[in-house]
Amino acid sequence: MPKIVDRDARRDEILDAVYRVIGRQGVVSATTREIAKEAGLSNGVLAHYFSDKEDIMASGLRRSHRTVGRRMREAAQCQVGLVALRTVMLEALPLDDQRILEARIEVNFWGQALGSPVLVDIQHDEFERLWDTLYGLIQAAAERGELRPGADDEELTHELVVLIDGLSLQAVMYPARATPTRQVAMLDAVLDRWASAKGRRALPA
Amino acid sequence: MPKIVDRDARRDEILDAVYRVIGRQGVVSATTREIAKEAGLSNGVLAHYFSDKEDIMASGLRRSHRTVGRRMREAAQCQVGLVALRTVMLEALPLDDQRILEARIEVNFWGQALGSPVLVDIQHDEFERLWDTLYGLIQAAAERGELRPGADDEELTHELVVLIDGLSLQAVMYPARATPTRQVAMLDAVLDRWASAKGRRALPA
Amino acid sequence: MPKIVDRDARRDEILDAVYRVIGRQGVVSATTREIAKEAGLSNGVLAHYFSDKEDIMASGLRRSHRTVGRRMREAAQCQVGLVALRTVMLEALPLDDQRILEARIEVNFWGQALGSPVLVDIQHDEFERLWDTLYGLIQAAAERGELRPGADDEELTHELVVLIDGLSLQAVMYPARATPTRQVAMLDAVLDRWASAKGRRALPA
Amino acid sequence: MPKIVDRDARRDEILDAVYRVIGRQGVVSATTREIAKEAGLSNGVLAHYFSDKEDIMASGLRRSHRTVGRRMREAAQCQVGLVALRTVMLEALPLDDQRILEARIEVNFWGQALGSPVLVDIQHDEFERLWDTLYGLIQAAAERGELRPGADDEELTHELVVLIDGLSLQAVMYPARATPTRQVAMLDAVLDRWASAKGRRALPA
DNA sequence: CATGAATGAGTGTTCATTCAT
DNA sequence: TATGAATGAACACTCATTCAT
Repeated sequence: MPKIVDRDARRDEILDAVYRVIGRQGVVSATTREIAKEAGLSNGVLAHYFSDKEDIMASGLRRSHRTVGRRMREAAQCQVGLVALRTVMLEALPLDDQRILEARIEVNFWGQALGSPVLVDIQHDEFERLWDTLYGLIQAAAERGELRPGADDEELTHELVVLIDGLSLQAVMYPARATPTRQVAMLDAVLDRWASAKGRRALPA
Repeated sequence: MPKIVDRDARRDEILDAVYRVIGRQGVVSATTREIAKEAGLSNGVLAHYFSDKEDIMASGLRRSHRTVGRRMREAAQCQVGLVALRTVMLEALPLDDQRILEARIEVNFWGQALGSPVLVDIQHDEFERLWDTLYGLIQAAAERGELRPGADDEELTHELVVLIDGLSLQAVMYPARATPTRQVAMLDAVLDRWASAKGRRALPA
Repeated sequence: MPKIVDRDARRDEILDAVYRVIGRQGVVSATTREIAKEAGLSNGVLAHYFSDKEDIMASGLRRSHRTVGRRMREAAQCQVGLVALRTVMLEALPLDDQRILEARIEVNFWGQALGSPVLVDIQHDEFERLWDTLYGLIQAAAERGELRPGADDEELTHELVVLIDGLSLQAVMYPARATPTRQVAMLDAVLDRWASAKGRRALPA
Repeated sequence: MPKIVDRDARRDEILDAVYRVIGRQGVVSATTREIAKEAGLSNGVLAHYFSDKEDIMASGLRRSHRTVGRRMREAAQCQVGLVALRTVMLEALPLDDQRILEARIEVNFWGQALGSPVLVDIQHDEFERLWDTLYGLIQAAAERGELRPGADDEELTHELVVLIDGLSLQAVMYPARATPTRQVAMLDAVLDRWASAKGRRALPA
């Protein structure tokens, strides 16, 4: 009579431990033993849920992306146009401790990805998804006439992506500088620059 | 008479090897053996020029910063105001292969720094220097009346810093997207937004 | 169910290997690899049972002391006075192969201790314990009137300690000279010199 | 025209450095680099004066023995009998800082010798010489009628040797316990036990 | 002779991984 | 499934030694 274990739940517990360790000590210190200890599990149990360490890391990165992606979608559910875009962006920026932790994870993975084809693929996939999400919202806003004529959807998308990455790093490395107020101001400056008169009226003052 | 060796030159050779290894395979693969092999030296030589690996890495990071800093200063030597600021920013952005490599180094170190007090200190120092450089140029531009009234020097500085970091990551991770054209366009958009009429006349169309 | 391993037993096995290696080749050759090989284990196992090499060495030294100390106490259990003291000393002297090996270990550690605060502390602790044991037995003998009047307990203790150390070295370095017969003769000479008439009657002819 | 260098003088300088390093930090820290640095010389010079490290150590040990031996012979030059023996012994015991340092060197070498046939041979040679010196003095004293009838020359010699080794270790490891007073008292106790009435009159009260 | 740069084997240690229980 | 003992390659680092200058 096999013990019933919810594999996905257990995997999530382990990935939670991965986040805690990385958030606290950095990827360099995220050894399998440290992860297992943090999860309150034995050494060997990781092998039951992940094929190897790269799998753990890749799963962690993927789940982190999924979490952020879901939150972004949920946040904008009942909103449209530039307002929806702004709401989504507010979810993507490191505005509170939880999201600063997520940004820490992300920054830690950047360096890892530069040495691992698997991780870089995941990063690319995620980037595509983020890009598509933002691009879709921008197109929708454009169709609603909230963007100024001649606005380049791709360029705006790229500006937002750069803003997320740049602010993520700043928030992680120099938390004192990247205050929420300043982050929102920067976001609004970008949006304002691209918005039509109608779009500006939709956005908060 | 002993064999004459220029210690600083040899240190630089080793650091060059560090850059090549990190640029090619990522920090994770930048072991002391790999670095020595890349430099065409034996294992033990590193000990003659660096106290330990942390010293190698810290020296590499510092030299990378120095290189970029020197290039920025030299580039803007005979220029003033917003034009000087723009020139400096063009040196800081990953617009060609050399600077994309530098950005790779930088991104690789970000993750390392999150687990190493020494590296994080170096990063902070460098950030201060970059900040001061940009801030000084912005103030100079403001005094020349090239910034629009009410411009917040600090906020502009921060926007530029975020732009550099965000574009560095993009250029490293998704080189196809962060084209030089687009990068320059984003820079000019930021400058344009803060420039006064006089400032706009000074900047290139 | 995990493989059941008696950690203390395994630690002891490893320390046995340490003794064999040191006894055969000296501390200098007692590398972690050599110890592991001698124990029939792989390189990495040592990390399961000891925090580092200093821990291995310190544990080895401590266990050696414990073994000798226990044997000394057990040997004198049903004896009193100078007879008990003599019995205890006979356990401390390198009179057979087992105890010559122990002396080898000890001599090897002397030099190590001169360069290691941890080991020197252990040596000091052990010395205190040995001193106290002997001193206690001497006082007891004195109370029984087995020491000649005016005997200095401290001085006698010191003489016995010096005898143990001096004979340990001799037995290790020049085994042919420090024969058991001669060792016992030297011990008895010391005891005889301090014994009262009553004490002499108690001691073996 | 080759530079004139007194090879022996230079060798002695290096060996002095060896003593200082060992005396200060123990054999374990006596690396060739450390020795060269201590001697104020460059790395490579050692190769001109010694064939390898074992040669350095062996030479150091030999010279240490020679020094002590010469001092012992000189001290007893105009003396005879038990008095001469006592004088010689006083030179062999660690009664002042200089000789405690020599004892440190000696103790450090003991452990090394247990792993090195070369060193152990040197130790044996030295032991023979010390033995012969003491044995000769004892025989001379016996011939002068200063030893009690039935005294065993060999046994007395051995007792003195054990005393030297035991006290050397004590003085090095627990300097507070092995005071000069106590050392001399122990020596005199041994001599007194073996002396005839005539011998006792010759010795100092 | 003297220098000190260079070598490379060897050290202690860490760690992802495997596997008997 | 779960355990944790065991493995062995890889790591950073040390050091006696060699050798061109």
